[in-house]
Amino acid sequence: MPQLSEDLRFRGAVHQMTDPDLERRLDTEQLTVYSGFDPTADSLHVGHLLQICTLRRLQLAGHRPIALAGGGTGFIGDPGGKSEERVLLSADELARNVAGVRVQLETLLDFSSGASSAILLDNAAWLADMRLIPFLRDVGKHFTVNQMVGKESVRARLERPEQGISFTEFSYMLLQAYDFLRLFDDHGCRLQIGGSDQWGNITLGIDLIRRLRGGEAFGLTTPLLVKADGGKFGKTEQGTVWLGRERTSPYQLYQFFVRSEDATVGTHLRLLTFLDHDAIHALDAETAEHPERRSAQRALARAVCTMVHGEDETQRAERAAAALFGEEVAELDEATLLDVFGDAPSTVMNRSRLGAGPGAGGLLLVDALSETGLVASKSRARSTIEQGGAYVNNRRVAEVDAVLSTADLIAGSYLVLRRGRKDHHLVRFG
RNA sequence: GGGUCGGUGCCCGAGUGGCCAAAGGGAGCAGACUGUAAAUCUGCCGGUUCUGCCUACGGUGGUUCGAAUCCACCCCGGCCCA
Repeated sequence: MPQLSEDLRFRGAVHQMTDPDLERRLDTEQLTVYSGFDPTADSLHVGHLLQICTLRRLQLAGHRPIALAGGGTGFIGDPGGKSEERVLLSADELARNVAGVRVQLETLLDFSSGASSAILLDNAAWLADMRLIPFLRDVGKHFTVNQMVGKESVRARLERPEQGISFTEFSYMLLQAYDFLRLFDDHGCRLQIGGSDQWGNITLGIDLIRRLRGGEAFGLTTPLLVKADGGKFGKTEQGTVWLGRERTSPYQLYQFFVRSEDATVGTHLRLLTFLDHDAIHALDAETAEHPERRSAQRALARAVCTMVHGEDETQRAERAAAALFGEEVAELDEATLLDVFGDAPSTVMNRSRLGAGPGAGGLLLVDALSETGLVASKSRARSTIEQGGAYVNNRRVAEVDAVLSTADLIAGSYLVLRRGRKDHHLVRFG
């Protein structure tokens, strides 16, 4: 096992560090390190994965991670990265979100590893009942608006006069700095990690600790995950890719990573998995020589899916993918279909809607496509068919007025609809 | 509170009485090419019972044969003044 600093370097996991000496400390001391997760939804998404993986990496090297749910800061909203003012969450929504995020963090970090066991906290514990006057006196006094205005997150909003920034969001960074102070006091936490956009907020906390306690604290930021074209990582046409299975099924999560671009699999493999250096080098080579095998993509998908949903779900996802992308869907047996049905996008429809055979009338393909949600509307369904993007059992159907009948069923009651290259939907007729 | 500028489709943004479901760009979708990749090219890109009808240009009313475009009031945001 290489030294932690060396491993982080190999993976390209560090964007910036507040102190060059931090590397040495990471290798020789035990630190308590925290990262915050604001509960903007009731589930984390793949964008949070890097922070979680980094915490875990530090944990595996003997450090103690603190995952901080932002039950308090979530009321405010981080202006960073946002081009416009946030809509505030209600207390109910926030409570639900915190609960959801907590559960996920609990499964992603190790809470039973002795001295390096993870700690899960919610900053609502100290922020919710914070009193304004003492806060302004004790914390606010240590910051100048001058430096706050200079922060990237704020400046972006200041430079867009039509958007502006409310005082509420402007205050966010002070609360985050205060969080760090509290964790320093209560848990001896001396390192905060975050995405590169968190740099300003992190250094503010470090300053506060130095001024108020004379203590030394550190910050480490990770690079931003992006697509090859610079676009946001973690968004697909269906929206955000979530870690919660109610929002994004294990199959969909798996698929998201299988479709990774060649140009980014390598870096993602390094940042989001715990594969050792040799394995990663081997996959790099494989991608270079046989990109069509997608070995690196599959390894990445397997690793992430296993971390988030476990080995069993990953195997299901793999089986489902193999079945749906296989050449002969029509040959599949019922057991396989049932298995796929549970994981891939699927719908149950009433059998009576099907015609008895070819030409006997029945369910219009257009309706089937739109009702399963494969396309947004009937108009879209029509244009998809006309453009040659509609498939029944992986066979292209280009007639707009195509009708589905019992003759199309696989194993007596299944139908695989597909739109375009990769979007499958399984329909069971019961 | 006063003045002023603005609020257009998923996003940015043009449009200032009919030719507007609304230029252009981005995103997205489909096809070709591939490898469940990227790039490129082509087509699509409000809904629908589709040569029509419905819904839509912050909201509500109004003027008009006809409004995203004009008027009134209201809501929201920027800037300036108090």
